[in-house]
Order: sequence, then structure tokens, then C-alpha cells
Amino acid sequence: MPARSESAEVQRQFEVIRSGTEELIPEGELVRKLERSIASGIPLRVKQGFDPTAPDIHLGHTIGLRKLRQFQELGHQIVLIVGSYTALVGDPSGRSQTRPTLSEEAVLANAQTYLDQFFKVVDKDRTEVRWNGDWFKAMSFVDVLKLTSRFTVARMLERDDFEIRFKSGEAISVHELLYPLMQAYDSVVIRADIEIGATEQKFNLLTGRDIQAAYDVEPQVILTLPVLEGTDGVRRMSKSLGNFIGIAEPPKEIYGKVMSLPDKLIERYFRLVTDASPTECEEVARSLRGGGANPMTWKKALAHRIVRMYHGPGAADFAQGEFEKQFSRRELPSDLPTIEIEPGAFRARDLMMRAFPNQYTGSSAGSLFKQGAVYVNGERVTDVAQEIRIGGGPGGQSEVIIKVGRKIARLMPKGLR
RNA sequence: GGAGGGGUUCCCGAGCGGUCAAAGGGAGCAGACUGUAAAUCUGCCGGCUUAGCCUUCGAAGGUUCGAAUCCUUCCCCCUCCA
Repeated sequence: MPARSESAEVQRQFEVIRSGTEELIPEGELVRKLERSIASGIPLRVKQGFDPTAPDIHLGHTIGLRKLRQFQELGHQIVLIVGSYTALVGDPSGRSQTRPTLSEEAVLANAQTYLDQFFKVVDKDRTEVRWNGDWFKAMSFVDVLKLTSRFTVARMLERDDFEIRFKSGEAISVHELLYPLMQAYDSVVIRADIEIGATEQKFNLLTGRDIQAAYDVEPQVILTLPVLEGTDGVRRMSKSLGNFIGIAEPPKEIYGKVMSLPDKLIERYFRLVTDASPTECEEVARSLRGGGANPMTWKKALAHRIVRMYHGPGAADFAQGEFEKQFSRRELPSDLPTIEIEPGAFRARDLMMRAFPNQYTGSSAGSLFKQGAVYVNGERVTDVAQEIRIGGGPGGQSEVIIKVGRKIARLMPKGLR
């Protein structure tokens, strides 16, 4: 290949890699790695680690996964590290508290679910999956001492999370200090050329460079990506905060959650978690800023797009149709959850609790009645004791629709139909 | 090892013998308004067979008619000294 087209290719790849990133450190090293890779035909090894602490991949994770996908399309080798051992420590990043450690079994159980979801975004056939337990399990205490001697306490405490916790008097367990070193050591073992992660991972990623150098491995380039805000519009998307949109969630659920996002996140979501081109994103931004367009219109397009990416166009159309039906026209959803119940007379509150099993305690259900949140067959019911008859006898209804806030369910007598 | 401070309901944080299921804020849920947006206002916010009762203030004991509040022991966290 002539030198000119090689350098053009380096330039092209560099631009793709840099797009959408927060930081790329150091850029010069990336250029050199790309030059060497393109000249030799040996792909770069691009690493990202995941701790299988909770078995749901959400849109926040997809930012990194989509970047990995880009690397695959550029012909590079993706290495996914399943943090089977690091999960036992718990990443202190962005934490104000020590994480509870998970049992080994729980970690293994989560990992498979995780991988299935990874491969909705990255190409499974072009991915190397490594479990870091494979090497950590084999390490002796002497090996651990060797690793820990390569880093100093002062440098570790420079790290923002630790510094804040330390100064504010929060507990930091010694084993948490090991986390960045473990992640760094992963990079030594797999000889990572590039490691990607969210911005809060910067310290861990940089530690990887130092530790690699200490083990005579060429340091990795680090690439950080923006952190996605969750459905509350403020805090980072996270399962434990309950503000996440999981890619394996049902289409209607994803669509609905996207619609509940604050308007100010529409453009950001388009840019960070959809396959919209930069030109399209620009158009969205212009339209929103211009003030002419109803933000809801764009949000619906966003919701449709995200559902389509993970469940296909049919599901996206369905979710949109259902949304319009249920929330715009206030009609019943076509897949109304139905619960069969033995015929008889019920107090309204008991019936409501039967319609939404395990969701309410007697007290919370009672207060919802008081607040006028409960509708039975379209009529607001405020008396918890109001009698409702289901099925056979006189006054017995063959179908009762109960609506509580945004939730809705149908009760039918057993044996009918 | 020594000295001191602290552990309160999902989170922060008041309370320091009865009037405490425990102020206030945040989060959450619901109602009004709406576009399942934002802002605003209102209500709920331990549980139950709900004008009453039961369980809660790190754990276990104890004092008292009565304890989140006092005492004892234990567990945990932090600060300073070594």
C-alpha cells in the first residue's frame, strides 16, 4: 500500500475513533499505533471491562459498546473483560460508599446475561471475551505484592472519589484501593493497545498505562466517553438509582421511559445512544433550538429509534402505536394485562391489590384511593371498602378494568372464556 | 495502644426521658395543569383487619409508670496522637 493512502487511512480511522469521545490520551500515541497497525495489518487490541454486578445492560452502557462496534468496523480486535474478580471488589468510581461485595456465584450468573446483551451491539464473532478471574485466581500473594508495590498511596488518594471520601470521613476499605490496580493488570495481561471507558473511569484507565509500563508492556491509549444521564435527567444512568432504560426491556417500556425523559436530554440522547448521523443530530438540535417544533415530536422519534435499534422496526411501530393509543387518546392498551380471579364480592382495595400483585402494601394502596388515583371501569373510586362483584351472581361484572396512576390492569372471573 | 466524635425511618439531617411513627430538605408515589416534558400548587410517604393496634432510631441487656433520648456491654465508622 502506498504511503499516501496509508496516512489517509490513519487520518480516517483517527477521526472515527475520536468522534463522540470526551478525552483521548495521548493522541500522538494513538496515531503511532494506528500507523503501525495499518502498515503491518495487525489489528489494535481494544479493551473494555464490565463488572457483572447487575444483569441489565442499559443505554448508558451502550455508549461504550457502540464505540467498540466502531472499532470492529475499522478492523480492530475487541477484548471484553468480564470482571469476574474485580466485581468481587466493586469499582469505587463515582461511589460515596463501599460497594457490597457479590458472591462468586452471583457474579457468574450475571455474566452470561450480560454477554447476551453485549452482542446486541457488538459483533460476537469478532470479540475476544476474557474473564479476569482466570489470571487473578492464579496469582499468588507474592504476585499481589509485586503488583501493589508499583503504585503509591499518595497517587491512589489523588483520585477524586477516594479524596472526597477520605476528606469527608467516609470509609475506604483497603481492598478498594486494589480495584484500579486489578483493572490495570488486566491491561497488562491482554496487552491492550487502547482501553475505553466512561469519564469517571479515567483514573483507572490511566493507572493501566503506568502498570503496563511497570510490566514492560507498551502503554495503552485511553479513550473516555461521556456519561449518560438517566431518566431523572440529572444523575448518571444506573440500575441502582432506578433511572435506567434497559436494552432488554420490553419495547413499550423502553418507549415509555424515553417519553418520560426531560426535553433537554433529547438532543444528547440522539447523539449518544442512537445511530443517527451527525447531520441528523444537527437537524434535531436546530429544530429544537428554533422553538418551532414541539419537543414531543422529536422525543417520539427518539423513542421509536431506540426501540427499533434493539427490538426491530415492528416493535418500534407497535410501541409507538400503543403509546399514542394509551396516552394520547386515553384508550386501553391492546395488550392489557389480565388477571383471573375467582368470582365473588370484593372490597375495592383488595381487588386493586390483586390486580397489581406485590406492588402495593395495604397502607400505600389505601392512600392512593384517598388521593383519587384509582379508577374502576373508568370511574374514580375513593372508598377502599366499596364493594365490587366479579362474575356469576347478581350485579357480577364479567370484566373489571382497574387503573392506578399510569398502570392499568384487567380482572376477569375464572372460568368465563 | 491513647484521647475524642459519631451510628436516627430510601438519602441528607433534627430530636437528647412523655406532647415521637420521630422536624426540615431531597428522592419517590399520587392529584390538578400537561406532551408519561419542565415549572407550579396539593396530598401521601414503616406495617396492619387504619379514629385503634403492631414494629422501628447500630446490636443485646438494664433503669423507669414511660427510652431514639439515661446506664452497661458489644459491633461499626471517623478525627487527632503513636
